[in-house]
Amino acid sequence: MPRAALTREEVLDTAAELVKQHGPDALTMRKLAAELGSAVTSIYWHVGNRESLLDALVERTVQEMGAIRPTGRTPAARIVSLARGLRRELRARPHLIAMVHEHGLTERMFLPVRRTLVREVHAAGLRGSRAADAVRAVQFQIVGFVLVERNRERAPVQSPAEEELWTGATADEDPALARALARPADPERLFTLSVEALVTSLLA
Amino acid sequence: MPRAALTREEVLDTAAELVKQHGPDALTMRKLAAELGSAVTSIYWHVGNRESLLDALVERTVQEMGAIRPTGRTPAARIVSLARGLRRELRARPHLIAMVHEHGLTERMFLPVRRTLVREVHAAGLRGSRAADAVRAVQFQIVGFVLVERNRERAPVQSPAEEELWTGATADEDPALARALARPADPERLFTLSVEALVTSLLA
DNA sequence: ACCTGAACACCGTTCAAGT
DNA sequence: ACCTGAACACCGTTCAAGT
Repeated sequence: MPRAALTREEVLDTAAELVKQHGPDALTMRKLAAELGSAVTSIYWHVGNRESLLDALVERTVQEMGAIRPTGRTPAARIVSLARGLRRELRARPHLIAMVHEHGLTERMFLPVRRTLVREVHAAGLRGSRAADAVRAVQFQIVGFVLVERNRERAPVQSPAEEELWTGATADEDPALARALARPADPERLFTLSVEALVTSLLA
Repeated sequence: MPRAALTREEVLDTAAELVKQHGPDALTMRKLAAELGSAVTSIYWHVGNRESLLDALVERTVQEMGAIRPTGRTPAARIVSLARGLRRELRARPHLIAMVHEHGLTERMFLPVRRTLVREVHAAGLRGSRAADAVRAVQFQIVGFVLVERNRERAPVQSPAEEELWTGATADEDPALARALARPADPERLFTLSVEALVTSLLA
């Protein structure tokens, strides 16, 4: 006996839940069907195939990442606050963001951010190609940082080489540096510091 | 009749070739066996299973990315040249670098670079935690940029939203900016400009 | 020590058949 | 219009058997 009619939304919701909890590899058509209580083949009616199902999930994520508003009084402060807000949102959806990245849509996801950046560098008095460079540099900086940071978190235990590195000449010469690099980085602090440094140069 | 003895190196070389040409998804145990002219199961004798075969390829790539030497007279110039050399090397092995990234070993691959950066920020007169911050900020900047850049290149045709963005108020107010952002970015130029801006701030 | 084919448990997808 | 099970061509891996 057929089950009550499935909807495309129901399929996408359940698929998104599987991806959020266990990553995209855990999304098999058979597991999804089991979760939905339907035959595997019913899914095909609603979403085509596995690839376009993933496409749809990615598209939904891109849409969701729209509305982050900067705060602060100076353009520099507003750019930094935008960057920090963005980083927070991205980090709340790691698997889905990774999928957006793998689908090559990171840039499109950042269109609203770019629009805001244009407004702020303009307010800071930059014009023309100088303004365009600043917008692009900040955008690359933000996206790049989050990608690297995610990678660090997924990394397995660091190899011994990490500590070895600071036992040589550097440690004798500058023990404070050696200690600082031996400690794990504080990503939030490093992120803010990096964006501030870049923005200071670019808006100068 | 059994074929002449396979070696682990031969398996790794052939696997690396398949990955370089068609990406990691094209590396199936059956295709690899066909390429080697052996039975599928012979591969397991030499490399364990598919996962540890991929691990071995990643490890090889990490080792290969060791020796990039900076040039230039000032620390800032040397850091920029290091960054540019690194970017070039990374871009020569896109699939393998993506695999290193996915295995969470990007950071480990960058240990030699970090060592060089320490030397240069030191030469610039930075000490202690200030030096550590500078090293980390530059490293994140370089790695992040290359990851974002790769993503851009893989991206499918941009959605119409890209052009729409610059037809509004901004275009009227600052046509030079609108034109600059409508043109495709020059990544090499943007990269150099970004690293220079960051380094200028950090070493100031 | 190393190579082999058969077999197993998975996977995405297609298809003909239901209602 | 939508759901279904059977079947197909793949996949990684295990195993018992060769030499």
